[in-house]
Amino acid sequence: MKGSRGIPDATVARLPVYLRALVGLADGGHETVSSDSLAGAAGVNSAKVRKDLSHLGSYGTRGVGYDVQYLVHQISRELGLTQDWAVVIVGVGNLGHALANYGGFAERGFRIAALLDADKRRVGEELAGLRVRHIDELDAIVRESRASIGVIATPAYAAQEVCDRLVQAGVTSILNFAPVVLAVPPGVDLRKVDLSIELQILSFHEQRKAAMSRLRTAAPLDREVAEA
Amino acid sequence: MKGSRGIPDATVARLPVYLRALVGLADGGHETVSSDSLAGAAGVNSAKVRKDLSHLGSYGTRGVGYDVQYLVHQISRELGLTQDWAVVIVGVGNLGHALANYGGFAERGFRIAALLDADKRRVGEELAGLRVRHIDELDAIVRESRASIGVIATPAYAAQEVCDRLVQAGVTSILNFAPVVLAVPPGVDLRKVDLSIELQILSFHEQRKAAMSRLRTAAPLDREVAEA
DNA sequence: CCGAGTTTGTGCAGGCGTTCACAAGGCGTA
DNA sequence: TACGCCTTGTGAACGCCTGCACAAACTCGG
Repeated sequence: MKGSRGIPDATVARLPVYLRALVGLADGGHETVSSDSLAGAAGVNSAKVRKDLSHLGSYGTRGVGYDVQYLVHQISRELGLTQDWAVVIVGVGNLGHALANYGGFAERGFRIAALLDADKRRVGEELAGLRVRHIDELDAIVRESRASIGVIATPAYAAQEVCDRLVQAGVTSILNFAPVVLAVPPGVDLRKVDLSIELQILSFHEQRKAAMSRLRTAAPLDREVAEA
Repeated sequence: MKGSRGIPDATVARLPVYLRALVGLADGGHETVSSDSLAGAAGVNSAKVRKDLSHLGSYGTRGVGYDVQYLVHQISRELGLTQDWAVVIVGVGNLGHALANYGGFAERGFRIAALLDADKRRVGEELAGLRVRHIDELDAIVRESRASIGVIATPAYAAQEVCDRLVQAGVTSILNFAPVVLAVPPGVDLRKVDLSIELQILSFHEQRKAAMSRLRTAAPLDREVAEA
């Protein structure tokens, strides 16, 4: 589960957040940044920032802080953002449209190689400067574009088959938006984004808060009854 | 960080996955399910399932398994899905459209109370059976609908202000899709979904795999050179 | 050059989560 | 009732992550 030089997963997950904050600082003309202020911008504490960055090597200067530009470079390199990644998006429904038009892709070296759909009525549609192609062209597209990342934005029932075909075509990293648990062979990385699950987690905490405030308002009432 | 009866966060995050699997099993006519087969459907191991479910109480029967219907009921209750939650969605761009049309919302008791946008050209637009309203109506809408969950689907630059206004209006749980770190006061739950971060994490692992396969193909070459 | 102030890098302890392994308990059959 | 089989529930060990606290190291002003 560890990275190439043993970078913990938890750190890898935070590096993009630091990177975004650092790019903002660089645009703002900052030359250096302390772990404390970077922590503020990233919403974590400074000890975590220092420990995370220490995994990349010792790029800071005691008494001064970190060189913003240099840190941007190092984190980008570590995350593999200095090279372009070709991404294929399968499923051009509402979510597929949103993803295709999302500017954050190209911004960090992710190039959309193709938009695919199984519905022939959608094939040929123009979207984000690309023509939607049929899922049967997947093999050829992945081979030509050397795409190694696939995004699944299909309905749940189609996701596992699409996943299998992506793997078959040679994709080794998959980002799944469909609300199903997918199975992939060893060596293929799979991450999922599930709106429904996020809402249910919020619901849990919301209920907990509601129960607590009910307790707080009910408790004095109980006491009054007890005193009566 | 613990739940009402001390349910660990990691368990809460898995309960929706179990729930989805259980609903599928119930539809398939299964009366009971073992921790092992539920684990298979949820993509985890059986020890985790048993420990997670044990936090809800002892609803299983040794030698038999868990009653599917009963477990669905208990998990739903624990997650607060037995009541309706009103949700306001701010930002009706590409992502807002996708969210508004996403069926997974209503499916689990999440009712979209309103769609809001700051752009007056978008106000009045009909979307998923709702009329888009202006962000200035937020206070009134939250008060009327008793919405406690807000979804931010705006551009990054607008997200913090929208967040503040949501909190001000009385929303206590926020799901953020904008690629920024938001600050919320204590007592407000905040979760984020960030496509760009997910891709960068995949990129990291992809690079690691690429580096390893380069090593494997390069190593014999080095040996040849060394032997020459 | 020296001392005060600042900030990094890290050893260490504590907490949370995962997994193993097995005792406890329930069911079916004879 | 007794026995064998199956599955849950959980104690305990391990590992990862977090956060504290402080020594090390650098800058700046005099």
